[in-house]
Amino acid sequence: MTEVQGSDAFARAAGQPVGGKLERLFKVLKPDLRRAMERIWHHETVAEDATLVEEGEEARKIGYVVDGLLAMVKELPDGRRHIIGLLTPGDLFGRAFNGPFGYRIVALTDTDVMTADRSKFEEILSQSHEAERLFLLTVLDELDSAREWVMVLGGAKVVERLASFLLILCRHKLREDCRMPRRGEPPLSLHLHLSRTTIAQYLGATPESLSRALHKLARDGLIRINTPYQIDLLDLGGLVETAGSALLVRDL
Amino acid sequence: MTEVQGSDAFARAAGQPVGGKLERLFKVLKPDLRRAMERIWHHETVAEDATLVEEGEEARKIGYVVDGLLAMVKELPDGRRHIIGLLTPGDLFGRAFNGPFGYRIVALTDTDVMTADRSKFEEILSQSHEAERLFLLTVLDELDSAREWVMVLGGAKVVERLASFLLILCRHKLREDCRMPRRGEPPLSLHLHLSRTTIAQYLGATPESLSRALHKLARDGLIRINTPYQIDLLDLGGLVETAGSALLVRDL
DNA sequence: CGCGGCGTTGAACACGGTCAATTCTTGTGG
DNA sequence: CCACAAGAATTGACCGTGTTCAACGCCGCG
Repeated sequence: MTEVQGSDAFARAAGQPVGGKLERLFKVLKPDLRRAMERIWHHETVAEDATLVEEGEEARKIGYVVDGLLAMVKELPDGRRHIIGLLTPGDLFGRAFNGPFGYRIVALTDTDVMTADRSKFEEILSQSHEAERLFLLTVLDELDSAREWVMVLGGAKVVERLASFLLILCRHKLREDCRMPRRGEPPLSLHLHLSRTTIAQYLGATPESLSRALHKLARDGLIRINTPYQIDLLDLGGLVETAGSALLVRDL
Repeated sequence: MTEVQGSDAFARAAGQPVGGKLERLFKVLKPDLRRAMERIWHHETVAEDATLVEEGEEARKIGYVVDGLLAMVKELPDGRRHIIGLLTPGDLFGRAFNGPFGYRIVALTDTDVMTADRSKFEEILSQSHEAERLFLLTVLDELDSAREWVMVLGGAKVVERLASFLLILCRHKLREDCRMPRRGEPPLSLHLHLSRTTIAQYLGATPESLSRALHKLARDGLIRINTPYQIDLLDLGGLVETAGSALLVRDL
């Protein structure tokens, strides 16, 4: 992991459109605490496939995803691999106030993260009720996402899971773009940064069945597969329908 | 819902071995806040199958399960039903600081709950950083459970899910009993309060395959089915093995 | 005593997993 | 820029697991 220290590194990274949770966390801090908070964050670059945290490890750092994609991974004794959650730009991780990791964290792509010493981070939150409240809210969101995913995985059929997955990605994308897709516009296009195998591990399926599901959606005209990593969503309504509303409604 | 007001009702219910999260929450409050907190809790009795909260509803109350069992349920448009989580004695629910419910909450058995006005509850936590910290910790636990369940559901095979489910129940029971099973003792015996159909909905399977899985475990000598609701766990090691370590370790 | 739920069991079939072969993509070196 | 090799994705055949639909047994209740 390449490491860059200092608050200017932070300023650079935080200047991203990401901003999100971390920046909001800063904003509610009183000036002196805020300075302390800014000082503890370091910028790091993580190469694809690197492991950030090992399973069972006691958390020493808090992390914030600036750009890229991380996964919480659990290895099964029989060698299978399971992705129990994704960490996308704007997400915090690191089990603040909590016990050791029950899973490994690996980088699915080259990733920029900000990290901070965990105990210092906790220390600061302990001095600002308001900041800790904000942190609590992020945990509540994570909880909702996890429950949503329980929903999706419980639902069975791979095509359904896949449809849900695509819609969730789409939801992220829409949120980034800060606008609805204009109609008539070249249909909503997704760029997957993940291999089929990885997606399959996330969906609790094999690459083969994932591929079949993907091409089934294509046959049915719901999506178009331009390249394995470039997919157009042609019919959101249809996707929602095949997802079987496994999604806990919330935003579009 | 039968309702009983007043702090003596609470005292009665809180006298239970449950105590747990709520009592701890009380303990960290300064006397005046603590009195305020005690005053807002009411005892209620909920009949089996009753709905406590409708999906999409804005939360008005915070709840605490004293005795019985609740489930977070999501109905699919095609009529299927999905249980995304259970609430057991000692659990808090009610989306404090959060948006509307994305699921329904129903009573799987007759249940005793304590409830409090949500805004008052939040108000009090807002005045006690320490109490809110405690609340944060409960949310973090919930998050771990949800992730654990993602793990289990992603893992496929119904027998595996079932084994995991039994072990989780067993974990609860051991925690209540506050002791390890003495060896030689009549093997660890579980009383299920749930119908096969309900369990199946939780495991993301049908009653039929659940039944088959159950009897397969029995054939293999891992459990004994005394009555449909009374099951002995004969071989914990074997169960752990067939669960395939889908469980994020933590305690036994 | 008969009805109605629920759990269990059986048979047929669909879906997803496995193994193996084939085609695409992509990155590298000529 | 093209050829080639390695790794991915896809496709096909086959099989195990789970679902579906239907029937049966058990039990509690009217």
